[in-house]
Amino acid sequence: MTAIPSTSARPPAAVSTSGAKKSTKKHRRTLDMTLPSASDSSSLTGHAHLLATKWMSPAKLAELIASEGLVYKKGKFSAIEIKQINDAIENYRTTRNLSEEDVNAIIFPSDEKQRDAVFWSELSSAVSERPIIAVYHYVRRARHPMKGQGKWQPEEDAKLIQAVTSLGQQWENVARLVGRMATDCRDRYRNHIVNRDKRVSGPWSSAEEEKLTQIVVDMQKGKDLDNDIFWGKVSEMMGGTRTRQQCRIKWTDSLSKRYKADGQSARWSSRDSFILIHKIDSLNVRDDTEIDWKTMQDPQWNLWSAHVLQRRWLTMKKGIKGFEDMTHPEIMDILRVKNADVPHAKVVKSAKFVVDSDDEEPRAGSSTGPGTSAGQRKGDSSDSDSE
DNA sequence: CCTCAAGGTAAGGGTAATTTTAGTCC
DNA sequence: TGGACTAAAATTACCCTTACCTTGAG
Repeated sequence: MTAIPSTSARPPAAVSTSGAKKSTKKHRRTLDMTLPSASDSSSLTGHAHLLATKWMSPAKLAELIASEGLVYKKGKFSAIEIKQINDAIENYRTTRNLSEEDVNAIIFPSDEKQRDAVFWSELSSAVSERPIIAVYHYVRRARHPMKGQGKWQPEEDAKLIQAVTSLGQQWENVARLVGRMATDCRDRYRNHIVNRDKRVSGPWSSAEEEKLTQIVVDMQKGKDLDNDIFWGKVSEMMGGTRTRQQCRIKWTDSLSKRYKADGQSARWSSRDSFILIHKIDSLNVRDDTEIDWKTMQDPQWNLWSAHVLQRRWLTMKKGIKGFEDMTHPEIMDILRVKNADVPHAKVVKSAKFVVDSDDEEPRAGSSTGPGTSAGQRKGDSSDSDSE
């Protein structure tokens, strides 16, 4: 079965760069790039070699994108890349006859003398579209001995609070006292400890929703990118009652859509499933972790956020019996059949998606108009409390 | 000294798995 | 009236990139 989509795996799904394939490379300063080195027995292209050997800052990368048409990949590491990295580590270990501990010592050297640049270059070569610095950060996190310890216990919170009180935001030192990774301590602190007593959880009141919309819309004035918003600041402006994560999710998954659609909120229909499946299909990825959900969004298509689309995909996938043991192409084969027909009406490629009657029928009173349903949660004391 | 690349740490920005809540159907 | 199901909303652990700093080689 399977019938692999063939289509030869297109080039890297790489992002960045805006056309302009190379040009004169008179530019060069210090980089002394050994470009297409004839010795490409390594099969590395000039850019890949550059990415795998030079520790370039974001500014430098941006410069090369502009001047050279450099292309590199950003975002989450896919399952395939992770495997490539792990294989490369294992390969490095066995060819040099090293033990696991030796490798750990390379990844987390106890003193400068143990640094091993060759190691990092070799790993980066295994994932040719990633800059060495990205691989470095990824591996250090993925292999950290204190990673992944699950839910925070009250005692840990207490330790954290104490450590921060006495040390300040020196996360590496705090981490030693708490027994968690520095970045996890930082996250716990900013996402759960700060303003803990002011925190509100549960459904948003319509007053809160209005306030958030107001704040975000104001901050966006003049810019047109959602990510020009500093969510920490937004949280502050909400009076510290909602965290940056709460604000961000509320906005991107719900309010922004409602705002752009003039107060309407659409419901997912089988037609949307149809469109989604076909969009995914056209990507020809070998694995769903390779999908970049942001590219799936389409202003012509209901304003679904990347997050919603991703969740929708997961729901569909999990609806297939035995999906755990299937490959992505196999799953797609099934979903393609299940969603073979566009529910009457043409594929709505057009404009605003006027919710005419439509199979899924949005009405049903549901939909929380700006304040219907659960809505208000009464003034519940707070609410006023200025700010 | 001075410069600059390597590499360590913190801040900024983000995602996705899981849990909770709210409808809907029978 | 209430259990089973499902979709939407909320929560939070976990992740990646960028900014900034320190260090040591040349």
